Amino acid sequence: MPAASVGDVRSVTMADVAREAGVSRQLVSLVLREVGYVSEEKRELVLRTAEQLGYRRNALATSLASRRTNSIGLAIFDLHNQVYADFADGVLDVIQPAGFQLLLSTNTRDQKSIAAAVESLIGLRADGLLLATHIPGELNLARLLAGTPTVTIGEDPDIERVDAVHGDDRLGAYQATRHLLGQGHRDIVYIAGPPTQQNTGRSSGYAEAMAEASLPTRVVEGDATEAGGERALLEMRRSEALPTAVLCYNDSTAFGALSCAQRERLRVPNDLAIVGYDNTRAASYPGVDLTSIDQQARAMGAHAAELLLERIADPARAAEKLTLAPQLILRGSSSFYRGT
Amino acid sequence: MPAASVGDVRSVTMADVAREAGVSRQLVSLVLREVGYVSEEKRELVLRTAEQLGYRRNALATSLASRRTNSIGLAIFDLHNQVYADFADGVLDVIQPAGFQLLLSTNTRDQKSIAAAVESLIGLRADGLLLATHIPGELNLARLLAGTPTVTIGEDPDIERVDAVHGDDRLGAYQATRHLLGQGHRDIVYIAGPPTQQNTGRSSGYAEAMAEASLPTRVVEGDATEAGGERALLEMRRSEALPTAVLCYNDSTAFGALSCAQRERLRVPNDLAIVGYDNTRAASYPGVDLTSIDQQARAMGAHAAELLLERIADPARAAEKLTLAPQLILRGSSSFYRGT
DNA sequence: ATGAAAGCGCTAACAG
DNA sequence: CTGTTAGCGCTTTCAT
Repeated sequence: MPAASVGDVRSVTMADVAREAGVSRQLVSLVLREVGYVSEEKRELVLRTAEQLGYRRNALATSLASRRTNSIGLAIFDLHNQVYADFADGVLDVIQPAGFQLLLSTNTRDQKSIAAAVESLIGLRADGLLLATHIPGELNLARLLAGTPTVTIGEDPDIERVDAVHGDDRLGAYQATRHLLGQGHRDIVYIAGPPTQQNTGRSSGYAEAMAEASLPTRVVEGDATEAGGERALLEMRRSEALPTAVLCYNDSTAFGALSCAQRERLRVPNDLAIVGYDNTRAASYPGVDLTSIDQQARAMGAHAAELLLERIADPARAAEKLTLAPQLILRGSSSFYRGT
Repeated sequence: MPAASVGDVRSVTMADVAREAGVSRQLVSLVLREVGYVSEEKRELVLRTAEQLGYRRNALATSLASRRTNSIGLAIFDLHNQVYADFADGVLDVIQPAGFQLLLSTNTRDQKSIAAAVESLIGLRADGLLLATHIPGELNLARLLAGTPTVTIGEDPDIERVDAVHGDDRLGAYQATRHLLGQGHRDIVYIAGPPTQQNTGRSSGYAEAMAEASLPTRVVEGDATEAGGERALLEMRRSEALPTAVLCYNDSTAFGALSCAQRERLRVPNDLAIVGYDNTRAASYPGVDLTSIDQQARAMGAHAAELLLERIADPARAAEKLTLAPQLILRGSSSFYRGT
């Protein structure tokens, strides 16, 4: 009778392969792990019968026994936000060649689910964590991590042994504001985002540039969404307090502002100049043509991944902080001299 | 001497908690799993000392022992594509309340990495798989899955016991083409995508509508990217073979076509009408204003997740196929009667 | 409620 | 190259 193939097909085990091939279980392990010397003959025999039996190595058991998962966990806030996808791309660029797998965990902005995401990633015993999400101060991240090698992206929680990679938000917003000032604007509003470090940085860069020009600042609330940008602009319009230019916390906010401007028949940039932040794909679409600040998200992801691999190798070393320079991308939404 | 807290902080185990709390290891397990009756007193004691010791349940060991991971794997093609993010959202809507965790795996379009993604998800022993990616015919998916409960999204590989959720691509493209015909267009080109089932469906819907109107079809190649859309349009322009309208495989392609049209000083929709597919966020941006077909990606993800949960519960049942109706969203890029 | 015993599928260390 | 002995951290079953 041939070996019956009924039942749970997934439970083919190393022992099964060994038995079928007539070799020791260890030999199978050696072959599959590609370590040590195994005669070509046996190698092929093992590989062939494994293939034949439909054997798949149980990563759970492997990791449990070897105490390493070769995976790194990435906590991301919102899959829809291009910036996070860019982070992820950069991370993959680095970790895949190094033989690590990515465990992606999405979480919403509230504190509980961030904690849940981290818990889950640690529960999976990821070798290291990448946090590309806002970290509320009340979270006690240090305690949550309990020593897991971690690198943050975009924010710096300033915890011992936690590296951080971020853009220079202050500088980015400063440059953008200077650009608007250079275009002759005096009345410039900053449509803020949620109270994150990034918002703080961008806000202060804006304030600094305005102060240098001896101009008063004006900040209105937003929430990093299109709806928020629309609402913010509409309110100013209603209260007849429209500025001549707005600097937005991010591109989404700017897209909302653009929508509102169009609906209100405001000409951009003539009646209102608009600048975003992130330089997402859509910023360059014809008809959108949004001036924005590129914070090199992909590079940030890659650098963060590199730092993490180093930290995994040497968990005790001092925390490293990396800041990437932002780049102002000029487009039609803020400039009277439109390029093609 | 207090228990030293040096060394690998993560290796607090159930046995440690039990010892510290002065109870049995099984009791700890019971409390943590929230099953059976445990006196409130002991419950709290266990929970407290676990918290104190910074204990985290090892998901690997748990899964290995219990033979279920409570996780479902989602293979996605491209994080940057909004449609996939929508799928993921829908999936999360369903599986999170059900107590399942999402394992996200990104892969590129080539056959090898799709196989790798599936292998990896199976290796992690995901309880079920969701495949939101093109499945090449040569892949022998059935063999690869080896019985793992699976639902595909967007394509139907037609494998026994594999459920599929997809949009009615033929109908979507048919409606879009009819719309263009209704606008008076006779010369309509379809800018195709890669050879996927979705492309086949959209292509035939287009052909059907054209045939009904006794008009010849014209299909040019694209690759589902902006660059592809740009290239396709530019080539027609160069060879003086511009149609009056183009139907694009997806929104990305359409955005590329829009860029090209603008650069070539073509007025949209007067000189050229453009229709996309997917109804992504950016389609509704002011200045883009792209007519597109909404395929209800989020709902597709949710339905797929529901089917998967059912299949996990009953792996033997017959495959179910679900088709969601597409919806044409009219915007300025295709219509002379522009709204708002 | 607890304890004992067995086992999930694998790696690791070492003697042969 | 093979076999043995351990053990990873947890669940499960059964008896107490």
